[in-house]
Amino acid sequence: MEKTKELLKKASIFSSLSDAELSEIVQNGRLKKIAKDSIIFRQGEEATGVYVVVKGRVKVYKLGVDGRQHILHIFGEGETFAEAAVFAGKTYPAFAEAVENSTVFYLYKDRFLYLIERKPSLALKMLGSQAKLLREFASKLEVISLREVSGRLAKYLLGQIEIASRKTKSGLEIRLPMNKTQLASYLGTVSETLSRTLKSLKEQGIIEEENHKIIIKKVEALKDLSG
Amino acid sequence: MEKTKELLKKASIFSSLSDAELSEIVQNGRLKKIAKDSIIFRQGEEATGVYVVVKGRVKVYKLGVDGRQHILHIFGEGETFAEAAVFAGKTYPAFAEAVENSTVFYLYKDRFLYLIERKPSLALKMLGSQAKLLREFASKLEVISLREVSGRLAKYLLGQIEIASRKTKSGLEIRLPMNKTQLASYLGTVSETLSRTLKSLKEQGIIEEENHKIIIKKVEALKDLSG
DNA sequence: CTAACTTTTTGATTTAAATCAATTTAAAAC
DNA sequence: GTTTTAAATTGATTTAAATCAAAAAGTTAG
Repeated sequence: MEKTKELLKKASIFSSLSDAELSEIVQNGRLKKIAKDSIIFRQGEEATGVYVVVKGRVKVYKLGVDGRQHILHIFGEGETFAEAAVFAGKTYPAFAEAVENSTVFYLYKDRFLYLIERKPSLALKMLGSQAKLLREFASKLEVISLREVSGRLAKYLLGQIEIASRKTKSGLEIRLPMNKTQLASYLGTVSETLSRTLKSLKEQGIIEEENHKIIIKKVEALKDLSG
Repeated sequence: MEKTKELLKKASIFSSLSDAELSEIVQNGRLKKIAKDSIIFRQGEEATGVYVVVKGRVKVYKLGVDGRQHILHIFGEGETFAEAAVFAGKTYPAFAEAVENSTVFYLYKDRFLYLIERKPSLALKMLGSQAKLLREFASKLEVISLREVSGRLAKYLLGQIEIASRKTKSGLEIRLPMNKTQLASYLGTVSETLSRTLKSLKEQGIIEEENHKIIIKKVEALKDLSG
């Protein structure tokens, strides 16, 4: 219980809650450990509650008829997911799967709605995080509507620079949050094409690759490609 | 004043408000008439408030470097837009432009936030509408990540059947909410290709076209195309 | 350490769609 | 009703990327 509270307090959505309120939340949901690659919920299942990522990362995706995954978003620690399902629909509109061994907190729908009604700051936080997600979707739409894969990749990398890059002496370093097959799918292409596109960028000296990191050498060149 | 209140009451987000609350809102914003094709705000401008469409339709889009528009959404009467900007950022992340002669209600940011904090039902309504938008974005992502234009078009039409179709003796009738150049852009293609794709569907007897309406003759065939 | 499996890369070919160019049709302005 | 402007269609060509096939590199398991 106390441990759970500690974990939840780290989640941005709950950060403004008092100790008593946190206790209330803990009592109305439960912690679930999810093994890597396990499915948390399936598209079409009844949406019975919302989730908060306490540890690890969770991938939310839709499944195409050909079996391909369209990754909508990868949620990290402290982020909430599936609220939209609880508000807008009766069923989850996508799949959720743990990318790595993860822990999530599951909060029952009714209880969640009740809390939001009573705690305006929670609602505001939530509106803020949904707005953020909306922006990300919009930016992903932008990425994907570029016709050339090199442009999409460039735009993606530029986006990653904002979110998660490290400056080193050799350049801006990005650790890809997914493997290349997944990234290809995210960019609306296939792994073969992504592989060739990366190769071409490397040959032009725009990027370098090392371990699972990409080092940006020429940010300007990426900007040119992305527009 | 009274007239404005009448108009606002129709907007789903305000429908649960009392007369006094509506008055408060009316006092804290103002009605703006927007001529067709006029720009309401520009990408990068400071986000000073939210908008509610009272009459007409408003297109929200991003501008590519090549001048092409990526339409994110077209908002109709009663819908709110730009809340995300107010929550998540300092500036509007896109352009807003009236598709037809429209009237919008503009609500100042601070006032809007204050109202939400005080009125939980407003927050819930808003969360619901954001969730809906999120779903639409997700579905648009699905549409656009199909590789073939025929598939994207099919998926789009199937989606429109859900939202806005009329059954007639000749089939399911859809009135396109935008012109074909815009639709092409929405589907991530160009007007020439859309034109050819529509022609091909017509030749296969899957759809017919009349005025600005599309009549679906074979729903099953569309489903095949979309997956 | 070797085997089995998965992911990534490279090559050759095919294909859908973008582009370029021009015409037809429709809508708006005069 | 005629002119002007914009939208939609059609044709010919080019191009980027998907597909098919196989090898190489990297991971995991026994």
